[in-house]
Amino acid sequence: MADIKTNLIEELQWRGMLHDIMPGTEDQLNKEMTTAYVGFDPTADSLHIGHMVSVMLLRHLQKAGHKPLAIVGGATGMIGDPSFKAAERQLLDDDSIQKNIAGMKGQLEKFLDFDCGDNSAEILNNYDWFKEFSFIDFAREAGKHLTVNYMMSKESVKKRLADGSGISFTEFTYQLLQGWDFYHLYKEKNCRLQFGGSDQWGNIVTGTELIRRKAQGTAYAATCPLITKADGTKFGKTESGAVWLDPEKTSPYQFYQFWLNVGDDDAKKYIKIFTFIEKEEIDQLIAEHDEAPHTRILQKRLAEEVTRAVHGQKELDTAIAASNILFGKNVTDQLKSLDERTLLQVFEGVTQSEITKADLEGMAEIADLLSAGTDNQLFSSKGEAKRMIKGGGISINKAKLQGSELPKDLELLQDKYILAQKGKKNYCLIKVV
RNA sequence: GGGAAGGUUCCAGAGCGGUCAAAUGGGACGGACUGUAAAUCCGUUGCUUCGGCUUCGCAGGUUCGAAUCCUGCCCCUCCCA
Repeated sequence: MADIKTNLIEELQWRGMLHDIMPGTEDQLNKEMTTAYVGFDPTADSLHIGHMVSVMLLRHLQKAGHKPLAIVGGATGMIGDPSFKAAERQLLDDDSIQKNIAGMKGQLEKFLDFDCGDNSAEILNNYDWFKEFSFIDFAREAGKHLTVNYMMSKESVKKRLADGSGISFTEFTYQLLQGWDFYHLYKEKNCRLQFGGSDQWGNIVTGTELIRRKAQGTAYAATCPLITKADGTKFGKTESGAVWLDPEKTSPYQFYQFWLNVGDDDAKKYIKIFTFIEKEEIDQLIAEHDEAPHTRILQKRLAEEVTRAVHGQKELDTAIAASNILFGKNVTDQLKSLDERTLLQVFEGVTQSEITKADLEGMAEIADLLSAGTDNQLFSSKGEAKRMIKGGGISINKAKLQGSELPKDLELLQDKYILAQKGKKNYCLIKVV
């Protein structure tokens, strides 16, 4: 049996990852290696950083010497959790759920150790035990043990009844399904604890209740707070949508940037939640940060740690290199020295366009290159480009543009690329073919 | 069905026969400052071969000339039935 290495609850507490906990949970965890699970709703074929907290919970669990189970909700995902959702959820079709489960499973495998003896992690799909479960059986085995009164007293249900929006029988059943998961895992895997976001408390407790009544057993519950931002907006969203772990959806560079741009107060909170850095070091980092907030020690470290964990050291290096070039000053030489592969990697997330050599040579003004030459991606009209040139907002190959003529000796990066830049953050990599 | 008001450039909202590509505010985008932040200040905000060209719900008309006047149509808001 694996040793219990740390007091998990204490650890989660100082990290601000504990919201609610059922009495006795801490004793159970300190007593013996405990199997615990967290559920993942297969609403997309990739995890996003909102899921990261759950992933971190599982990792902490394993690190502390306990056995983590990640349950992908193939069955529950077909129903939809009503918790804190204003309206009835759209049901996903079977094919997309299968696809989503496969995607999420692949990502979870990167974070957990599946081969470390007793406390090896496991990933399970609750569809496996629900698919053969008939409705009659479910009604007799699960439904009999809890009253509708009990189920209706849940906050998630009450809310939907109170505001008149209503709740379908399907969604009403959800908590019972999730409760059954817990019961099933209790019986089959000796799983004693369920973790989740604080919005899951009601559902989790339904599970412990079912275990108590049906199996006369004791199971535990713990939740972590929902991650918030200091300014009240939703965590994990950028202008372009959610931040995904899938590099196809959110490039490692964008991922790194997301963390780097976190606000000061949020960074203090997030570094505890999303990294494994020890308390002493974090305290020191925070102290250093407060000393010189403009150097953004916290954000850099946070972005580094999380990007490395999700995408690996190599992608992290590229993301940092890209950030330096895109936001640094006097980096023209650095830019010119990049080989083609690195160059393309750095500008992976940047809009790109192509232009023929003949067209380029036919252009007299830079404004032509910036509008038509970028397929109007950087500027939709030549006039707009001209105004911006006049206003001093244009750089070519990271060098501020002076005149408006297209220099005959314009140097092409790697003999075929031009990096056009509007302001600080808008780029277009033009390929000359 | 009767009556009133109105539809303006991304939005709000002026303009009411030439000086209107159209005030002002917001937003957006740039610049300075800064921490790839916030605040602040400044600039730009229809297209252009820089001659002009196309815009003010839609279609016609009056006029040397219309976003501005007239006619019809479409749409919206309010009041009455």
